[in-house]
Amino acid sequence: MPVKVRIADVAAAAGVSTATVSRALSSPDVVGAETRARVMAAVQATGYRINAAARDLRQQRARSILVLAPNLANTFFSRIIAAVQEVAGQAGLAVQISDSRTDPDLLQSLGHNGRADGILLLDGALPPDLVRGWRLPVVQVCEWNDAYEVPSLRIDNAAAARMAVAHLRDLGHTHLLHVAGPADNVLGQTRERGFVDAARAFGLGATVLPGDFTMASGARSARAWAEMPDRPSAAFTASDECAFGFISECNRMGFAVPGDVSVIGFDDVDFAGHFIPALTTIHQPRARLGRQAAERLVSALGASERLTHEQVIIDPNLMIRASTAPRT
Amino acid sequence: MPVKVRIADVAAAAGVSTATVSRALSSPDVVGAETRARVMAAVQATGYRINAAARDLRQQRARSILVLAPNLANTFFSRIIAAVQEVAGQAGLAVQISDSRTDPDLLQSLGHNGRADGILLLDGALPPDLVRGWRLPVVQVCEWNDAYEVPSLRIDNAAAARMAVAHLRDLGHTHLLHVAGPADNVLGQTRERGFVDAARAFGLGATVLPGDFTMASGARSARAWAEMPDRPSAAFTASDECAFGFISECNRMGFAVPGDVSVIGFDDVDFAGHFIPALTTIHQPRARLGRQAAERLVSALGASERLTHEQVIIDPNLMIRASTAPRT
DNA sequence: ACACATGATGTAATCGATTACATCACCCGT
DNA sequence: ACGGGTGATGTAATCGATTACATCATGTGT
Repeated sequence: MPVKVRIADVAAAAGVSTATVSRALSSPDVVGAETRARVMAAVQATGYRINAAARDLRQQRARSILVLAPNLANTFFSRIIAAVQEVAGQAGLAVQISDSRTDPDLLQSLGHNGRADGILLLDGALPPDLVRGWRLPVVQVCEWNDAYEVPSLRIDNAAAARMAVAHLRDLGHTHLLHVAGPADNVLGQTRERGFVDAARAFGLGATVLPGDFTMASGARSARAWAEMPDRPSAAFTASDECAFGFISECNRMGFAVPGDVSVIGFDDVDFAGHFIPALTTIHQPRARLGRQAAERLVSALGASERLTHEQVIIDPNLMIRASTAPRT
Repeated sequence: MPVKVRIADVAAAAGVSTATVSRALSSPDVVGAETRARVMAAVQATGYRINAAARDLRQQRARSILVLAPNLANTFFSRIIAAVQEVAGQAGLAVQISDSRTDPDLLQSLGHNGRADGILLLDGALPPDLVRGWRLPVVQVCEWNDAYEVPSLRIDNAAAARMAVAHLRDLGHTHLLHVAGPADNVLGQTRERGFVDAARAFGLGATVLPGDFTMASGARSARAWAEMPDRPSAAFTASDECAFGFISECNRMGFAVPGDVSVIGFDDVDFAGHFIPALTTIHQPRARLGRQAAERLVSALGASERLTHEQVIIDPNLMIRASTAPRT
């Protein structure tokens, strides 16, 4: 078998033109059955594989999508990305990944260099002009930004915060703590506002400490909590990671969770149910989000169907486990 | 600004040929200074972006690498992949990801369809003929397979197991348990063998339970451990995930870690230090592994330097935390 | 003055697949 | 029998960038 087999080699082996080979592969119904059989036999015999660059150039399509996330090392993204790759792979699309914060030139080039046909955007903090300048289909997952005017999928973060607050109220807690996400992050802001509004609506005391989703900010907040003269008896953190840090630090300081303080996280990452105590948390259906987002993008790329700006808001789900208990 | 700017448009604006524009961009030293300035001004004025498919087709290069991992949802891979993307992105390479287990046709096409210039392989379980048939530079990370005859980077898994066993021996434990990884996985096999050999060398009792790296197999093993008439006082699991499952299940059954059983994991995933108890574990420098692997691949792609089959084996590092204690 | 080397630039072929348009064969309806 | 329609296939242009080879201008050495 030669190193590189071209469509012309297949055509020669089948005794037809290259156009017929191309058609036999892409539109088999317009090629006669006998001719088609000869072509397929030649493809097998030669081991032909299409040259992607040649096809992409001619068709003006990349057959590839790009996933842009702010910090690919964040384990939160794994399941989303895996689900995206599964759906896109099945649709014959290659999946590229890139950190959304580190290559301004790449971001500027998108839509102009033929590198990707569509974008799955996991970052709501990019400049709107930039995103709108892409002229590619864009679908957002989890984080969103209305200024982009693109569709997005997420859970109802405000309702989720309300659920957390309601759960703690039902357990008899009257003074609650919230460890916030980053102040400039739409998720952090929404979860905080949801918390504050619900606490007010339920007539509960509410204290907010700044945070940034990380374990370190969780640990820091636990130390601040321990110093409070009138400590809240329950905490709702803006992420599971933050909750792990909070709980771990309480443990180190000799406080018990949920005995001294109940804790609710946000995300339901893989380890949450196996943490000690098993973490009560807001479940984020990451695989489902990734799958649906990818399906939307694939659909837009495949059928020339225009993407609407529809915002899909999924009802939240509170996983009640062992990190929350009645107020003592 | 027109929707699509070609190199011919830049050439017209600069009053030179397309060849000169191409040269000004790729080999500026062979173009006169004045001409070069005119070209760069025209590039700026037109907003020109190179067409990737056209360039790739002409140059017979994809400017892209592919990361193949068995289960992209596994959080263990996040830091590796992020580091790979950082290095490759800086070298101007796009990074594609794909699950290594689900698309046989993709795997068969690699090296024949111009989709990627090189492969970072995180799976040692693919058929050797397949891998050797790619005719692309391949670098393995973590998992390896000597039959592929490609370079790899990993920590010394056998030495790591020995360190774990030595640590437990130093704490006075005389009967140890190992929860193994998958029986058909090179990592699982090597860690198990390292464990068994070290226990024998140190004259310690050694019990091995089958596992598969997962939290579920850890929990199952904890239940089996609890039923043992002569329970080992310490356990070494083939992954952190497995350790979390083991510890969590012990906790549920009312056993204390490390009071009733010391536990050592393998990986040092992000949450390990914040688990309760903070997990003693073998550290895997995932970002470093990903970075170095990517650098090797980038180097092979950039300078036409041939990849050697060198196996880089990194010394292991035991992170001693709170999940191990002297035998009581 | 002439020959040679070097730097700069242009022309046109090349990469490999797709597809617009033309051509042919065959069938059906009038 | 003739005309029109349809299915099948071929030719050659197209996609956009790169680069081999040719050409020209200039400088240096003999």
